Amino acid sequence: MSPPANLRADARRNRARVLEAAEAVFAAKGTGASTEEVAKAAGVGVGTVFRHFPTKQSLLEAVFLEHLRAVGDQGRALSESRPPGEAFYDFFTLVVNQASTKNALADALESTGVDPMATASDSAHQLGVLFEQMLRDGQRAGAVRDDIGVAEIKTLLIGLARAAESPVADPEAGSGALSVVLDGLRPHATARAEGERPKR
Amino acid sequence: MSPPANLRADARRNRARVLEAAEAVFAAKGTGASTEEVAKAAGVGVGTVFRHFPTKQSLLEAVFLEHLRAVGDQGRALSESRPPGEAFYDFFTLVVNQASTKNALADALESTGVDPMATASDSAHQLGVLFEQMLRDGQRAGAVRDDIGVAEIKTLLIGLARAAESPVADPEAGSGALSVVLDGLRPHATARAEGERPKR
DNA sequence: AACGATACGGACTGATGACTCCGTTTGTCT
DNA sequence: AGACAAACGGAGTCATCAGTCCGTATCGTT
Repeated sequence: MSPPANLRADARRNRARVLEAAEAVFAAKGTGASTEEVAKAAGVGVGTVFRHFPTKQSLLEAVFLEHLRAVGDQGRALSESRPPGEAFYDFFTLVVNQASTKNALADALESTGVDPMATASDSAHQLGVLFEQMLRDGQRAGAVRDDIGVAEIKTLLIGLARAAESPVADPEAGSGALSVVLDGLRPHATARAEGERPKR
Repeated sequence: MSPPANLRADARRNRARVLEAAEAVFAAKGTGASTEEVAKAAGVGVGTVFRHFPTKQSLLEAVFLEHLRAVGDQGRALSESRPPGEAFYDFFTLVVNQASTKNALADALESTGVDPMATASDSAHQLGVLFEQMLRDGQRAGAVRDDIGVAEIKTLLIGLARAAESPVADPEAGSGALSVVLDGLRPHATARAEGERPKR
């Protein structure tokens, strides 16, 4: 999408370098890292970075999209190679384990007043659809409880991903937390049926 | 702790105002909000803000501590007034619903290279202890599964809180996600017992 | 090889925001 | 009331960072 065609060889090379460097730098130092740092890491001048991504925001977006695309690919692969229940749970796990960076990016975008999901509509939407499908399949196969939808799944994913990236949380606890959630997603855990559900 | 005694009346008043304003402003506009905005909201000059909190960081810390204190108080109240299981689940719910701001603060602190929990050691530790106690009581009462500890609880809390604050997540989905987690915490959900636990 | 077009680097600009400084005000004590 | 210390306000300083500009280097084409 963004990568405009007909670029000169060096331009294309530099664009790729910048993207890669940006991903690394943002992952390491947070999205607050300066454009100059990215430029240095990519071995180019700031001018070049801004030519390819006229705004810091657009750079963040590009990195974000890249992530979404990669995650989507992995999901599709999973759903083709495994039975529905497993595919769903594995994908869920995988997304959690990878998503920390993505969340930071989404935050950064959002704080500049852009809706990251709107910006990323194509990939994000595709990802949503993919999730919906895997969820439905999992539910039809009786591996996932029926009373939840994609929205809840997304919320849980975001939450776990954020928790994982949080310096406050014990990294050891991540897998325990994940398994609590996975258990909560299984159908027989319908304990919450009658009235005693916490008020909220 | 921070509030040094022997302050002149106006000083004490202003300090309180600033703290209150800071809480509001940071909650509304994020921790990136400028000190000047806080000052304006408090109806004082920047100088005053900086006199009381010599650093933006220290202001963030103060607000953070305030939150921890408040949450702790509520938890203690709950654990005195209700049976262990309910107290635990209600406290959990309550913390999730309140914690969004706190997480943003923790992030902000952490990004300036401070360990928020170390900074807040006293209150944070107390809160940890409180949680541990409520969890143990809940487990002893058979209301919470045995194979998890405070670390996992904390991780889940952070996650849900962050998910709640995320603009990407559907706000409607928050309670659904919460109930998934609560179900996952209940003892009979021990489906994960044998080998099939997701690889991590 | 030589020439136009495309892309590059990085000094420069403008804006923003944390923090300082000091002349003025306000509280407190006698 | 008078006087002194304790606070106050907010203009000013300094650093940082996004984004521009243009002389220079590189690409691709004939």
